[in-house]
Amino acid sequence: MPELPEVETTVRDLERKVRNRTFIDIWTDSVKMIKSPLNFEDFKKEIKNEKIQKIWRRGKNIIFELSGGKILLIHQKLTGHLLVGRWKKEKGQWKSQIKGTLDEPVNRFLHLIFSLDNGEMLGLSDLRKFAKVMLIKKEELENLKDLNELGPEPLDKDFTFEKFKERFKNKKGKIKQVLMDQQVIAGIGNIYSDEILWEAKIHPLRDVGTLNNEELGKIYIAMQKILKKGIELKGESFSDYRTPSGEKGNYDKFRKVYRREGEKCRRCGEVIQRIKIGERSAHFCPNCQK
DNA sequence: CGATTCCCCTGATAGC
DNA sequence: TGCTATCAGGGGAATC
Repeated sequence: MPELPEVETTVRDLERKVRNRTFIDIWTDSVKMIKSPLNFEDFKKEIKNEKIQKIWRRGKNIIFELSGGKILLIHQKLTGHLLVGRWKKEKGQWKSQIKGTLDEPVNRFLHLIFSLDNGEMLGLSDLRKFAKVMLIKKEELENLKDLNELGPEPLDKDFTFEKFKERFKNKKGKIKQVLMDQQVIAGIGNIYSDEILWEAKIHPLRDVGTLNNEELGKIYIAMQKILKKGIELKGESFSDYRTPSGEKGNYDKFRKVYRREGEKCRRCGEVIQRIKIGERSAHFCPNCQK
């Protein structure tokens, strides 16, 4: 489940691996993932011979700046992940040639492959086919809702505690849901919101209005700590996320609550619980999160 | 307008 | 063994 740390890891790896590469050809078996232009032949025609100049991230969106003033935007959603390497087709099925990933189940779900001018391929593997791909003009980017309705970047140096608190003013709802609201703060999803709240010792069901200055401070500090740790460890890999090189992230070993239902809290030994908050699962320690 | 529900999709898992 | 029902889950759209 790519959230900020996974997307950041992806972008850093892509910068190394596909910057200055040119798209030669595109293949897909899932045209519905491409939202713009809607006609795949148009998409193909427009992206062919475009050179990748720069890759960056905004929230969970990956932005490829291309020559010719075009932008390729990819949102990996739940199970999407980008891989760079070589594949070959065997019996109608793409098989990864990326070291260590030959038999990885994650590579069974390649639905979009960009062939590059160095013989390598940029592939989008996505079990659920929820990922979103758009090719737009650069000037359309600033009016794109996907980006301009996003809240601030949580790790921005300018995103001070004062600004953080400002984002919660007049907000209603449970802290877990508000933290995951991309319009409040960009990039935090189900995994890291659970981890942040455990770190801050705040119960996920707490209404944001009841949080005092000290508690908000704890969340602010925890948010930075956990997201930075996530990036340092190259994200998680218990879901099908992999880095573009096909490596697993190491956050799994560090994680304190997410998908640890029934296991012991690493702080107090209490049993970790899982509840539903707004159709999403939340994991927490009922003893040390107040 | 805000809050809730539905839907996209399909492998894994549970129940029979 | 094999069929069917349920679940997960980001985010946008439809609906309450």
